[in-house]
Amino acid sequence: MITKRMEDYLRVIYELKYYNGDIKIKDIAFKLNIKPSSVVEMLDRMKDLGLVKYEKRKRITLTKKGEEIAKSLKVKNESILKFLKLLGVPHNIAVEDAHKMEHILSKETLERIKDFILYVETCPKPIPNWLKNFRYFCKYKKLRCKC
Amino acid sequence: MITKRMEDYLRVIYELKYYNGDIKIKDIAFKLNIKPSSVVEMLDRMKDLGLVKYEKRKRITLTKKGEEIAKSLKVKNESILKFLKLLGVPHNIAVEDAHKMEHILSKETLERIKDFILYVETCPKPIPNWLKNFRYFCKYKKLRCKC
DNA sequence: GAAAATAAATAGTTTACCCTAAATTTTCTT
DNA sequence: AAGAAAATTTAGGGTAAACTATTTATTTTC
Repeated sequence: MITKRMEDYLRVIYELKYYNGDIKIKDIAFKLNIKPSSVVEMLDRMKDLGLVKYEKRKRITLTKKGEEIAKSLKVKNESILKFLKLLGVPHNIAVEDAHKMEHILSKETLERIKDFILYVETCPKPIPNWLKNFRYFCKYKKLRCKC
Repeated sequence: MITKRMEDYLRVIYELKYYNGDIKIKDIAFKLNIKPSSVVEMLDRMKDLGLVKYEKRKRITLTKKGEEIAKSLKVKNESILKFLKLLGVPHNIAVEDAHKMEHILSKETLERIKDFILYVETCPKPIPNWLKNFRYFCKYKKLRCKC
Protein backbone atom coordinates (compact mmCIF):
# COMPACT_ATOMS: atom_id res chain seq x y z
CA MET A 1 0.00 0.00 0.00
CA ILE A 2 1.30 3.41 -1.02
CA THR A 3 1.33 5.72 1.98
CA LYS A 4 1.18 9.51 2.16
CA ARG A 5 4.78 9.50 3.23
CA MET A 6 5.78 7.53 0.17
CA GLU A 7 4.04 10.18 -1.88
CA ASP A 8 6.26 12.77 -0.21
CA TYR A 9 9.30 10.76 -1.19
CA LEU A 10 8.05 10.39 -4.74
CA ARG A 11 7.53 14.09 -5.06
CA VAL A 12 10.97 14.90 -3.69
CA ILE A 13 12.69 12.36 -5.90
CA TYR A 14 10.82 13.63 -8.91
CA GLU A 15 11.83 17.20 -8.18
CA LEU A 16 15.45 16.31 -7.50
CA LYS A 17 15.67 14.51 -10.78
CA TYR A 18 14.27 17.53 -12.51
CA TYR A 19 16.55 20.08 -10.90
CA ASN A 20 19.68 18.08 -10.12
CA GLY A 21 19.65 15.18 -12.50
CA ASP A 22 21.24 12.93 -9.92
CA ILE A 23 19.43 11.78 -6.83
CA LYS A 24 21.45 11.41 -3.65
CA ILE A 25 20.21 9.76 -0.49
CA LYS A 26 21.39 12.70 1.55
CA ASP A 27 19.52 15.18 -0.65
CA ILE A 28 16.27 13.32 -0.21
CA ALA A 29 16.96 13.26 3.52
CA PHE A 30 17.67 16.97 3.52
CA LYS A 31 14.50 17.84 1.62
CA LEU A 32 12.36 15.76 3.95
CA ASN A 33 14.25 16.92 7.00
CA ILE A 34 15.09 13.40 8.16
CA LYS A 35 18.23 11.28 8.46
CA PRO A 36 19.76 9.44 5.49
CA SER A 37 19.32 6.08 7.20
CA SER A 38 15.57 6.60 7.23
CA VAL A 39 15.67 7.25 3.53
CA VAL A 40 17.51 4.03 2.80
CA GLU A 41 14.93 2.13 4.76
CA MET A 42 12.04 3.75 2.96
CA LEU A 43 13.61 3.23 -0.46
CA ASP A 44 13.70 -0.49 0.28
CA ARG A 45 10.00 -0.48 0.96
CA MET A 46 9.26 1.62 -2.08
CA LYS A 47 11.35 -0.69 -4.18
CA ASP A 48 9.24 -3.65 -3.03
CA LEU A 49 6.17 -1.76 -4.17
CA GLY A 50 7.71 -1.09 -7.56
CA LEU A 51 7.93 2.67 -7.12
CA VAL A 52 11.70 3.10 -7.44
CA LYS A 53 14.63 1.24 -8.89
CA TYR A 54 17.35 1.11 -6.30
CA GLU A 55 20.37 -1.12 -5.63
CA LYS A 56 22.86 -0.38 -2.89
CA ARG A 57 25.02 2.54 -3.72
CA LYS A 58 23.67 2.62 -7.25
CA ARG A 59 21.80 5.35 -9.02
CA ILE A 60 18.22 5.87 -7.80
CA THR A 61 15.46 6.18 -10.39
CA LEU A 62 11.69 6.17 -10.38
CA THR A 63 9.93 3.31 -12.10
CA LYS A 64 7.25 4.03 -14.68
CA LYS A 65 4.66 3.59 -11.93
CA GLY A 66 6.54 5.80 -9.48
CA GLU A 67 6.91 8.50 -12.06
CA GLU A 68 3.24 8.42 -13.01
CA ILE A 69 2.25 8.91 -9.41
CA ALA A 70 4.81 11.65 -8.90
CA LYS A 71 3.62 13.43 -11.99
CA SER A 72 -0.02 13.25 -10.98
CA LEU A 73 0.87 14.56 -7.53
CA LYS A 74 2.68 17.46 -9.12
CA VAL A 75 -0.32 18.26 -11.28
CA LYS A 76 -2.65 18.06 -8.27
CA ASN A 77 -0.30 20.21 -6.28
CA GLU A 78 -0.16 22.89 -8.93
CA SER A 79 -3.93 23.14 -9.06
CA ILE A 80 -4.29 23.34 -5.34
CA LEU A 81 -1.56 25.92 -5.05
CA LYS A 82 -3.06 28.11 -7.71
CA PHE A 83 -6.46 27.80 -6.08
CA LEU A 84 -5.21 28.80 -2.66
CA LYS A 85 -3.46 31.79 -4.14
CA LEU A 86 -6.63 32.85 -5.91
CA LEU A 87 -8.30 32.76 -2.53
CA GLY A 88 -5.63 35.12 -1.28
CA VAL A 89 -3.52 32.76 0.81
CA PRO A 90 0.09 34.06 1.00
CA HIS A 91 2.51 32.15 -1.18
CA ASN A 92 4.57 30.31 1.42
CA ILE A 93 1.59 29.19 3.39
CA ALA A 94 -0.20 28.16 0.22
CA VAL A 95 2.79 25.98 -0.69
CA GLU A 96 2.71 24.25 2.66
CA ASP A 97 -1.02 23.69 2.66
CA ALA A 98 -1.01 22.49 -0.92
CA HIS A 99 1.54 19.84 -0.03
CA LYS A 100 -0.66 18.57 2.71
CA MET A 101 -3.84 18.76 0.67
CA GLU A 102 -2.45 16.90 -2.32
CA HIS A 103 -2.44 13.69 -0.29
CA ILE A 104 -5.97 13.80 0.89
CA LEU A 105 -8.38 15.53 -1.49
CA SER A 106 -10.95 13.43 -3.28
CA LYS A 107 -11.03 13.65 -7.03
CA GLU A 108 -14.42 15.37 -6.85
CA THR A 109 -13.08 18.20 -4.74
CA LEU A 110 -10.09 18.43 -7.00
CA GLU A 111 -12.36 18.73 -10.00
CA ARG A 112 -14.23 21.63 -8.42
CA ILE A 113 -10.91 23.28 -7.64
CA LYS A 114 -9.79 22.90 -11.21
CA ASP A 115 -13.11 24.23 -12.44
CA PHE A 116 -12.73 27.21 -10.16
CA ILE A 117 -9.33 28.04 -11.61
CA LEU A 118 -10.61 27.55 -15.11
CA TYR A 119 -13.64 29.68 -14.39
CA VAL A 120 -11.40 32.52 -13.33
CA GLU A 121 -8.96 32.05 -16.18
CA THR A 122 -11.61 31.70 -18.84
CA CYS A 123 -12.92 35.12 -17.98
CA PRO A 124 -11.85 37.73 -20.54
CA LYS A 125 -10.66 40.13 -17.85
CA PRO A 126 -7.39 39.31 -16.11
CA ILE A 127 -9.26 39.10 -12.81
CA PRO A 128 -13.06 38.90 -12.80
CA ASN A 129 -14.91 41.58 -10.86
CA TRP A 130 -16.40 39.21 -8.35
CA LEU A 131 -12.91 38.01 -7.45
CA LYS A 132 -11.68 41.58 -7.08
CA ASN A 133 -14.65 42.24 -4.87
CA PHE A 134 -13.85 39.15 -2.84
CA ARG A 135 -10.31 40.39 -2.29
CA TYR A 136 -11.75 43.70 -1.17
CA PHE A 137 -14.14 41.89 1.10
CA CYS A 138 -11.30 39.91 2.67
CA LYS A 139 -9.50 43.12 3.50
CA TYR A 140 -12.34 45.32 4.72
CA LYS A 141 -14.99 42.75 5.58
CA LYS A 142 -17.59 44.59 3.61
CA LEU A 143 -19.18 44.33 0.20
CA ARG A 144 -18.67 46.93 -2.50
CA CYS A 145 -20.73 45.19 -5.17
CA LYS A 146 -24.24 44.14 -6.11
CA CYS A 147 -22.96 40.54 -6.67
CA MET B 1 2.00 15.99 21.46
CA ILE B 2 -1.56 15.96 20.18
CA THR B 3 -1.77 13.90 17.00
CA LYS B 4 -4.26 14.06 14.13
CA ARG B 5 -5.63 10.78 15.33
CA MET B 6 -6.25 12.17 18.78
CA GLU B 7 -8.17 14.96 17.10
CA ASP B 8 -10.35 12.33 15.47
CA TYR B 9 -11.02 10.80 18.85
CA LEU B 10 -11.79 14.20 20.35
CA ARG B 11 -14.28 14.94 17.62
CA VAL B 12 -16.02 11.60 18.00
CA ILE B 13 -16.21 11.85 21.77
CA TYR B 14 -17.55 15.37 21.53
CA GLU B 15 -20.24 14.31 19.10
CA LEU B 16 -21.21 11.25 21.11
CA LYS B 17 -21.62 13.35 24.19
CA TYR B 18 -23.81 15.71 22.27
CA TYR B 19 -26.05 13.08 20.72
CA ASN B 20 -25.95 10.26 23.26
CA GLY B 21 -25.01 11.83 26.51
CA ASP B 22 -23.02 8.80 27.51
CA ILE B 23 -19.80 7.81 25.88
CA LYS B 24 -19.13 4.12 25.45
CA ILE B 25 -15.84 2.63 24.40
CA LYS B 26 -17.56 0.50 21.82
CA ASP B 27 -19.33 3.50 20.29
CA ILE B 28 -16.08 5.36 19.86
CA ALA B 29 -14.62 2.22 18.32
CA PHE B 30 -17.58 1.89 15.99
CA LYS B 31 -17.40 5.50 14.85
CA LEU B 32 -13.70 5.24 14.12
CA ASN B 33 -14.05 1.80 12.65
CA ILE B 34 -11.50 0.22 14.96
CA LYS B 35 -11.56 -2.28 17.84
CA PRO B 36 -12.48 -1.34 21.42
CA SER B 37 -9.09 -2.40 22.72
CA SER B 38 -7.44 0.22 20.53
CA VAL B 39 -9.71 2.84 21.99
CA VAL B 40 -8.77 1.93 25.54
CA GLU B 41 -5.13 2.27 24.67
CA MET B 42 -5.60 5.64 23.04
CA LEU B 43 -7.70 6.94 25.93
CA ASP B 44 -4.78 6.19 28.23
CA ARG B 45 -2.51 8.28 26.09
CA MET B 46 -5.05 11.07 25.81
CA LYS B 47 -5.52 11.01 29.52
CA ASP B 48 -1.79 11.55 30.03
CA LEU B 49 -2.03 14.60 27.79
CA GLY B 50 -4.93 15.96 29.80
CA LEU B 51 -7.49 15.65 27.02
CA VAL B 52 -9.92 13.27 28.68
CA LYS B 53 -10.86 12.14 32.14
CA TYR B 54 -10.96 8.38 32.21
CA GLU B 55 -10.69 5.70 34.89
CA LYS B 56 -11.23 2.03 34.13
CA ARG B 57 -14.85 1.23 33.58
CA LYS B 58 -15.85 4.70 34.66
CA ARG B 59 -17.60 7.41 32.70
CA ILE B 60 -15.49 9.05 30.02
CA THR B 61 -15.47 12.86 29.80
CA LEU B 62 -13.48 15.49 28.00
CA THR B 63 -11.36 17.84 30.06
CA LYS B 64 -11.67 21.57 29.56
CA LYS B 65 -8.69 21.41 27.23
CA GLY B 66 -10.04 18.44 25.30
CA GLU B 67 -13.38 20.13 24.88
CA GLU B 68 -11.84 23.37 23.67
CA ILE B 69 -9.93 21.51 21.00
CA ALA B 70 -12.95 19.47 20.01
CA LYS B 71 -15.05 22.58 19.74
CA SER B 72 -12.53 24.40 17.62
CA LEU B 73 -12.28 21.36 15.35
CA LYS B 74 -16.01 21.36 14.97
CA VAL B 75 -16.04 25.00 14.04
CA LYS B 76 -13.25 24.48 11.53
CA ASN B 77 -15.03 21.50 10.13
CA GLU B 78 -18.26 23.37 9.65
CA SER B 79 -16.54 26.12 7.70
CA ILE B 80 -14.68 23.71 5.49
CA LEU B 81 -17.79 21.67 4.83
CA LYS B 82 -19.84 24.70 3.91
CA PHE B 83 -17.06 25.91 1.66
CA LEU B 84 -16.74 22.63 -0.20
CA LYS B 85 -20.46 22.54 -0.73
CA LEU B 86 -20.43 26.07 -2.11
CA LEU B 87 -17.86 24.84 -4.59
CA GLY B 88 -20.31 22.14 -5.59
CA VAL B 89 -18.73 19.09 -3.96
CA PRO B 90 -21.43 16.47 -3.24
CA HIS B 91 -22.41 16.27 0.40
CA ASN B 92 -20.94 12.92 1.37
CA ILE B 93 -17.63 13.57 -0.27
CA ALA B 94 -17.51 17.05 1.22
CA VAL B 95 -18.00 15.53 4.66
CA GLU B 96 -15.11 13.15 4.14
CA ASP B 97 -12.78 15.75 2.75
CA ALA B 98 -13.67 18.25 5.44
CA HIS B 99 -12.72 15.73 8.10
CA LYS B 100 -9.33 15.30 6.53
CA MET B 101 -8.80 18.99 5.91
CA GLU B 102 -9.68 20.08 9.43
CA HIS B 103 -6.44 18.52 10.68
CA ILE B 104 -4.09 20.18 8.29
CA LEU B 105 -5.20 23.60 7.11
CA SER B 106 -3.27 26.63 8.27
CA LYS B 107 -5.20 29.36 9.99
CA GLU B 108 -4.54 31.66 7.03
CA THR B 109 -6.20 29.32 4.58
CA LEU B 110 -9.02 28.82 7.01
CA GLU B 111 -9.50 32.56 7.24
CA ARG B 112 -9.79 32.84 3.46
CA ILE B 113 -12.30 30.00 3.50
CA LYS B 114 -14.36 31.75 6.13
CA ASP B 115 -14.16 34.99 4.19
CA PHE B 116 -15.34 33.20 1.11
CA ILE B 117 -18.39 31.87 2.90
CA LEU B 118 -19.10 35.24 4.41
CA TYR B 119 -18.68 36.93 1.06
CA VAL B 120 -21.30 34.66 -0.41
CA GLU B 121 -23.62 34.98 2.57
CA THR B 122 -23.31 38.72 2.87
CA CYS B 123 -24.60 39.12 -0.64
CA PRO B 124 -28.25 40.24 -0.67
CA LYS B 125 -29.26 37.55 -3.17
CA PRO B 126 -29.54 34.00 -1.88
CA ILE B 127 -26.80 32.97 -4.31
CA PRO B 128 -24.68 35.63 -6.02
CA ASN B 129 -24.65 35.64 -9.81
CA TRP B 130 -21.00 34.85 -10.14
CA LEU B 131 -21.53 31.71 -8.05
CA LYS B 132 -24.49 30.68 -10.16
CA ASN B 133 -22.35 31.21 -13.19
CA PHE B 134 -19.60 29.13 -11.65
CA ARG B 135 -22.05 26.28 -11.10
CA TYR B 136 -23.11 26.58 -14.71
CA PHE B 137 -19.48 26.60 -15.76
CA CYS B 138 -18.78 23.42 -13.76
CA LYS B 139 -21.57 21.66 -15.58
CA TYR B 140 -21.07 22.85 -19.13
CA LYS B 141 -17.46 24.03 -19.05
CA LYS B 142 -18.37 27.30 -20.61
CA LEU B 143 -19.00 30.85 -19.47
CA ARG B 144 -22.40 32.49 -19.71
CA CYS B 145 -21.41 35.79 -18.12
CA LYS B 146 -19.33 38.90 -18.59
CA CYS B 147 -17.75 38.32 -15.15
C1' DG C 1 48.28 4.78 -4.03
C1' DA C 2 47.25 5.43 0.90
C1' DA C 3 44.98 8.37 4.25
C1' DA C 4 41.15 11.36 5.12
C1' DA C 5 36.64 12.81 4.17
C1' DT C 6 32.11 11.92 2.66
C1' DA C 7 28.21 8.99 1.58
C1' DA C 8 25.53 5.01 2.24
C1' DA C 9 24.12 0.90 4.63
C1' DT C 10 23.16 -1.87 8.79
C1' DA C 11 21.72 -2.92 13.48
C1' DG C 12 19.15 -2.01 17.16
C1' DT C 13 15.55 1.30 19.40
C1' DT C 14 11.39 4.11 19.75
C1' DT C 15 6.66 5.82 19.09
C1' DA C 16 2.00 5.85 17.41
C1' DC C 17 -1.55 3.08 16.01
C1' DC C 18 -3.67 -0.87 15.27
C1' DC C 19 -4.89 -6.06 15.97
C1' DT C 20 -6.47 -10.84 18.17
C1' DA C 21 -7.44 -13.62 21.95
C1' DA C 22 -8.23 -14.21 26.61
C1' DA C 23 -9.60 -12.50 31.11
C1' DT C 24 -12.47 -9.68 33.85
C1' DT C 25 -16.34 -6.84 35.06
C1' DT C 26 -20.92 -5.19 34.43
C1' DT C 27 -25.56 -5.69 32.92
C1' DC C 28 -29.53 -8.22 31.64
C1' DT C 29 -32.84 -12.11 32.03
C1' DT C 30 -35.24 -15.24 34.06
C1' DA D 1 -29.78 -14.11 42.71
C1' DA D 2 -27.48 -17.05 39.25
C1' DG D 3 -26.14 -17.67 34.74
C1' DA D 4 -25.76 -15.66 30.12
C1' DA D 5 -24.54 -11.90 27.38
C1' DA D 6 -22.25 -7.73 26.56
C1' DA D 7 -18.66 -4.47 27.48
C1' DT D 8 -14.18 -3.50 28.90
C1' DT D 9 -9.51 -4.43 29.87
C1' DT D 10 -5.06 -6.82 29.49
C1' DA D 11 -1.41 -9.20 27.22
C1' DG D 12 1.18 -9.99 23.41
C1' DG D 13 1.99 -8.87 18.49
C1' DG D 14 2.52 -6.21 14.16
C1' DT D 15 3.68 -2.26 10.89
C1' DA D 16 5.19 2.32 9.34
C1' DA D 17 8.28 5.59 10.01
C1' DA D 18 11.58 7.71 12.43
C1' DC D 19 16.16 7.76 15.32
C1' DT D 20 21.33 6.90 16.93
C1' DA D 21 25.55 4.72 16.50
C1' DT D 22 28.46 1.89 13.93
C1' DT D 23 30.33 -0.16 9.75
C1' DT D 24 31.36 -0.29 4.93
C1' DA D 25 32.19 1.94 0.43
C1' DT D 26 33.51 5.42 -2.47
C1' DT D 27 35.83 9.80 -3.43
C1' DT D 28 39.21 13.25 -2.71
C1' DT D 29 43.41 14.89 -1.56
C1' DC D 30 48.12 14.73 -0.71
